[in-house]
Amino acid sequence: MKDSKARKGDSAVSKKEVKKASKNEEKEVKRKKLTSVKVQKPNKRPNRKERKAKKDPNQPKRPPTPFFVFLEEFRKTYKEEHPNVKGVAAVGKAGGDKWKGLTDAEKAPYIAKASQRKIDYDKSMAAYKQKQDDEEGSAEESDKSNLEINDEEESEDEEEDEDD
DNA sequence: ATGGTGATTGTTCAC
DNA sequence: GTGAACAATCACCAT
Repeated sequence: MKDSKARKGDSAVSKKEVKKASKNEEKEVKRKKLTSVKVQKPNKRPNRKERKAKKDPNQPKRPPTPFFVFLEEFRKTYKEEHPNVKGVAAVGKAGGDKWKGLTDAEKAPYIAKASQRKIDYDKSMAAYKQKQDDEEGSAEESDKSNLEINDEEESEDEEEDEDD
């Protein structure tokens, strides 16, 4: 049923909220366990829309979670078995279901990769922040051509040899 | 034409 | 410490 997306024009973002509302029921259970203390939220992170508004090409996106790493591979397989299935939701649900079926050992490789991804993210983030600082520091500096940050410093010594 | 949404879970950030 | 948003993906619909 695609009717669900009948009217998104109402308010784009609200759609997500509705979605989360559904999950809220499920999460509510575990949420209750965690908190008792309601954290005052002075101001949460800027709206994601606002983020896009900035559209900082330099800002590194968050590294994929192990689940996402697994999902990327799972998507390919899923699409091969279900080429007719169009829609991310189907793969998402299927992937999530299977993911829960995996054991830590099976998830291990995905987690390992995700961890490494985070390392790379840290580097990108450091460079990103540095650049941000640099721009501010040399804001008055017209000749920025002076120094360019090398976005590419690839260390090709990435070899994973897992020998149990 | 463009972008926003839908679904999954994990990670990350900020207060 | 906890809450909340965001990370990819792909086709489709509304503005």
